[in-house]
Amino acid sequence: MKRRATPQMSAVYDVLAASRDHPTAVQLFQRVRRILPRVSLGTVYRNLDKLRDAGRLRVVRLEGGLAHYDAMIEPHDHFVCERCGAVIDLPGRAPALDAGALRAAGYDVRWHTTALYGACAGCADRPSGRAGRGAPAHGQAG
Amino acid sequence: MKRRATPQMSAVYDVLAASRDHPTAVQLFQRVRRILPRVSLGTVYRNLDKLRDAGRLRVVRLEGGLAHYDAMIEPHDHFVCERCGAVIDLPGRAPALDAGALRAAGYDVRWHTTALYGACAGCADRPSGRAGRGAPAHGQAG
DNA sequence: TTTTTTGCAAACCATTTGCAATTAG
DNA sequence: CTAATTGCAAATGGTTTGCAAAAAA
Repeated sequence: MKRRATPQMSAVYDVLAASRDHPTAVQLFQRVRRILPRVSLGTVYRNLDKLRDAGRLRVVRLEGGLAHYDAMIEPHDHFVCERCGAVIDLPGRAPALDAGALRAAGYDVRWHTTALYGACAGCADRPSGRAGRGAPAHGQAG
Repeated sequence: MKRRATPQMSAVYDVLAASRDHPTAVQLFQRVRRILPRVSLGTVYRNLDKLRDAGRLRVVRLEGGLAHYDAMIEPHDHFVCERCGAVIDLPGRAPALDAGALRAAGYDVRWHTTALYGACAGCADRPSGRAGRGAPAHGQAG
């Protein structure tokens, strides 16, 4: 099963790499269509899977359940604004404190994910009502 | 909109509270049916939503996208075994290191989630092949 | 009686998949 | 050529919702 380079795959990757907002598959599909008007959503999904398998992108699961895609593959955490829905890459990364204890207990810890939730700087400023376009938000004790 | 106590809601909560494995809604539905054979999946989902809104349970989103439910509401992290699919509550919790810097930058950080992935003690022992029943697993650079 | 909740079934929506037609190698 | 990939459409699978009947308050 040899892998082929196709314009669809390049477009999916290029569009994602140019995106700063961690788009969902459907959002990516809409953007890729501006370049390749005939791509199908299925092709976008298939290429996202291949790019993931090839380690060229990360799939990020956030509250809400939709898969978001991120071309930044170096380990890093995310901040999600519960008012405007923005997903922001954080520079550093939180170490998983329990990893040491778990390893001592025989666990094989391979990787971990951390996501912070709240209001981004722009939204935190504004009064309190709903901000611009974005995702709704249930609070939750993390 | 006053909230009513119903046997369905109690059953959903009791079954969840007695579960150590962070069941999905469908798994919970199957277990609740052993007590109330006529409950519907819709009722289970509606009661899970109400219990979440009432702060009596947490919804945990893990790789794979399914919603898992947890009656342990105190903040804590999770370990997910990529071989057998087990989801384990961790005693402590990793602090989100970036929270301080973000607050200084005007962000309002409300909560965060951390999940560790790898092989649990039981599975890490075994050779390498697939373990018991469980979820498959894509590796990913956290 | 009044209002919420249930059970059922249909609707939704993100994601996956089957297949014949294309296309890269 | 010929095997991988595409576009399209249909199928999945988890979750949500409309509605009339049932049941708390």
